[in-house]
Amino acid sequence: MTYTVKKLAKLSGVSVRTLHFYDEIGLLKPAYYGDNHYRYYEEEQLLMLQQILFYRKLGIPLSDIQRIIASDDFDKIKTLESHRQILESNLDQTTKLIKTIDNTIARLRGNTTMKDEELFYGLESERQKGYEKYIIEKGWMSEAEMQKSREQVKGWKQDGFRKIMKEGDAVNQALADAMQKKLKPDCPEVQKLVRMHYEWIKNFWIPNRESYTGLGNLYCEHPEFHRFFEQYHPHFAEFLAEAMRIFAEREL
Amino acid sequence: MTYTVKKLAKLSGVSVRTLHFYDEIGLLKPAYYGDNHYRYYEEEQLLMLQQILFYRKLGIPLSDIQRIIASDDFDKIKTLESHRQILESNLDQTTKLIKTIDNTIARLRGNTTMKDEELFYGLESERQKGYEKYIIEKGWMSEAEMQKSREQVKGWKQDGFRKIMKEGDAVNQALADAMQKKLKPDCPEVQKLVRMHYEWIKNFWIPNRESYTGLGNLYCEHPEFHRFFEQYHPHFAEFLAEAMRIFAEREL
DNA sequence: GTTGACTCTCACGTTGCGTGATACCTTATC
DNA sequence: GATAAGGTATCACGCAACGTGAGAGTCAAC
Repeated sequence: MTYTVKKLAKLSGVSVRTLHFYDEIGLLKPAYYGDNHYRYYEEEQLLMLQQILFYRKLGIPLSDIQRIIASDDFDKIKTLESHRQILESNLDQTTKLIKTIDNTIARLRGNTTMKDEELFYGLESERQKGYEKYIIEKGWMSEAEMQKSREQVKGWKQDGFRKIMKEGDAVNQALADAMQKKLKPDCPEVQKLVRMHYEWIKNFWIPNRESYTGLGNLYCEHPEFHRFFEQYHPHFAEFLAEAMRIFAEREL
Repeated sequence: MTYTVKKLAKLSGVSVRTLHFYDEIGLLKPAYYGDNHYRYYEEEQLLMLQQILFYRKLGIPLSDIQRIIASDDFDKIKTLESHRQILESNLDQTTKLIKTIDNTIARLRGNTTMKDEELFYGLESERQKGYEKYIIEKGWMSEAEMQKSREQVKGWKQDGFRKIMKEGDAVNQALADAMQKKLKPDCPEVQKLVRMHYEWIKNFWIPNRESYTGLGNLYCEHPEFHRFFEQYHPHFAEFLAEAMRIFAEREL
């Protein structure tokens, strides 16, 4: 059986243009060209095309597909395994992005509806709901059990590291608000917040006058700290550092 | 404060070309142009850029970002939620592709009996359910066995934080051993361990070349960190920092 | 006043095709 | 054998988000 472009296209579910393109880049040449310059394909090319489409579906670039098909099983396995790695890191990446989106949604909601509870406990609420639904659908847990589990998780979330981080976030958020209001680092409202920051730092270690000021400088000078604080405001680090310096001078 | 292209680029971690491009498509115009046709940016643009980069990180197309930033919180939430949907379906899609790859690899190997360890090694809890379903479908494990396995996994998860800390400790210990053996920071053995350190750090955040190098410096310069690392070796921090710098240069 | 670092504006390259534009060929019908 | 419908061919631009020079002007420092 001989196929023209359109026939082969229909048979394999690609466009005519795609066949033209694959010919152009030398990925899939027709069996022969007619006197009219038409492309004619045979069974062999159909089989080849199916292989190409298989690897394409996996997201492997065409240039790699060209290599892969010509190579032996051993090389194929190696390529597939390395591609698998890429896909796995994509999974991780995407999972993190979804978390970030959930955070942002929660925060935006907090701004619009002032739901403190949701901001505090339900940071991952979107994601959580999906899970719960899945688990209950599968019959792994009853609705009652789920309720109990929810309480537990809530209890756990209030403890330890998470809670502390959330406290820190709250202080920073308040400071960022103060920045928006154009308050100065030495004004009473800001200094009150810095006192909270100082109390929060004491969770980890007790700074003296010098080291507390130094910590502020650290926030400014080291990129990863600076970048972390940029989520609140591009110059949050500088603002906080100045406020900390003043606090240290007056109180420590 | 006024920024030229390069200054703003460095500050925000994008390329000069990107700023040119954003100007060209009208996403981010400079505050004004000089007589020399230079672009000059102010605080306002910096703030704007931070927002742009945040949404870009989520994989939202620039054209949508333009809309999103101008819109109110309600619309932002809607856009984020719909983008979340896309990311979730990407997750499903990718999960399926990985399964297909695994199948193909197995077939190429001509090996129908896969090893349990191979299947379980390095699995993230997020993907666990997908694999469980797969394993049970294939008849490699019974539902009861799976239940038992689930308990174990749950056990790991409960002291997940401690486990992560232990992993970090193990890496540091191995690096300290390498130091004792007088291995250089740039030798393959040490670099392999640094890769592990990098992977470990990714539990918390994903550093790029600059920030990973910066983290190494931080280890040296900040007393708290330095003291912490002295438990392994008096100059552990310096050794690690140098090894991290090399790793970042070569790999990031 | 001479570097060296920085800036500008083109303009092409990347990936995998989609979408015409324009012209030639084949097949069926009248 | 004319005509219309439908298939085929070769350009060639377009997209998304910039990277990467090329060539030329500008700024700050020694």
